[in-house]
Amino acid sequence: MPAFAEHRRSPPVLKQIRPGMEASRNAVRKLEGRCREAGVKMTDLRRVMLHGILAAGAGATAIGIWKTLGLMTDGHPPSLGSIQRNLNLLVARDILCRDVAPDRLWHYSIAPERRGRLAVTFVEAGTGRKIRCRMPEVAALLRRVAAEHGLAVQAAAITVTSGTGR
Amino acid sequence: MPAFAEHRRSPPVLKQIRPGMEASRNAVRKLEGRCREAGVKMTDLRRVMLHGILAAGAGATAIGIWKTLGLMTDGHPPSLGSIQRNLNLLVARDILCRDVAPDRLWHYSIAPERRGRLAVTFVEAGTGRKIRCRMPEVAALLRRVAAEHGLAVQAAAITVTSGTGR
DNA sequence: ATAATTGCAAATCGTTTGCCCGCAT
DNA sequence: ATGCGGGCAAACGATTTGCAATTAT
Repeated sequence: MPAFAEHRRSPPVLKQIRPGMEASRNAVRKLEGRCREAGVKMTDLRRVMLHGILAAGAGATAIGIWKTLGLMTDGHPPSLGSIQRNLNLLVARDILCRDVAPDRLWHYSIAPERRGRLAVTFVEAGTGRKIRCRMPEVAALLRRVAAEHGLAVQAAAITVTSGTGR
Repeated sequence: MPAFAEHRRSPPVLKQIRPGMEASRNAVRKLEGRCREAGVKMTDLRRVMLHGILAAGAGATAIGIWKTLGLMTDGHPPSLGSIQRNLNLLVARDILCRDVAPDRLWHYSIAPERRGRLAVTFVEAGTGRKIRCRMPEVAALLRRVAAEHGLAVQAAAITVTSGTGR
């Protein structure tokens, strides 16, 4: 048995981080929502990462976030590798954005929220009549599957026929 | 004796590179002048690097320049480490400029030439009378020593007294 | 049972640095 | 004799990736 047994996948400390947690609770909740919309399942690690990202501030580096989490978790931050992996995921899913500074490191920030609703339009086959609807569920799903292919939906036109479909 | 003896400091091949060398001869000459002005002694390696930098084109990476030199020297490019070192030198002396692209690599280009002559002004102590002169030698020296400290001279005012100085 | 997620450690890759040798001053 | 310039290889640091163990579905 190794000197430091007691290995768990997510040490309990990740479930309750202390300093300044209250301050960003709302922001984290909002980000959790965006994650869900983008098809990113929420896990203990990811939730704690969201806290760390907010606490570290806009433009923080991966290691900066990692160190911040080190403070917030009494010296038991998540693995740096896992952080990097999830940062990449969040960037791919448009939750975060990142760019290079003159120091040649990635700098992460919360991506500006997708502005404007997605216009989903029904186009009646034959007549060509257009029916625009507000369908947040459909929009979210389209965005998610598009994001999984690294794409961003701009608009959607669904061709339909009246009646029960043949 | 190692399998590949015949080591020299600068393989003779560096002294005569072939493809497209004519094209950039003038440009290289100009750059050599800027190097001299900046206090960068010209060496075989540096001269061949200037050819490579020009051949590789603006925005090339260090490794791109190195590979380009590999082609220009029949597979015997200068050491990559030396190239990096001299690129740093040329950047510090304002011959080259570099910035980071989204790929997080340095991209090198010829720095825009220092426009406008440096205004060196003599200010007569006591009277405050100003005498502006064109003194390219002084300007070059000032720029060089400033560059050695990572600075760029904008103007120079030399306080003087008339006569033989006391 | 199968797929997803994490920690850990090794691999990557451009860049930097230390050391030694050769040539010039 | 001194010192600068260059080759070479090791060091570095952020990021990526492979693997095995654990958890969720």
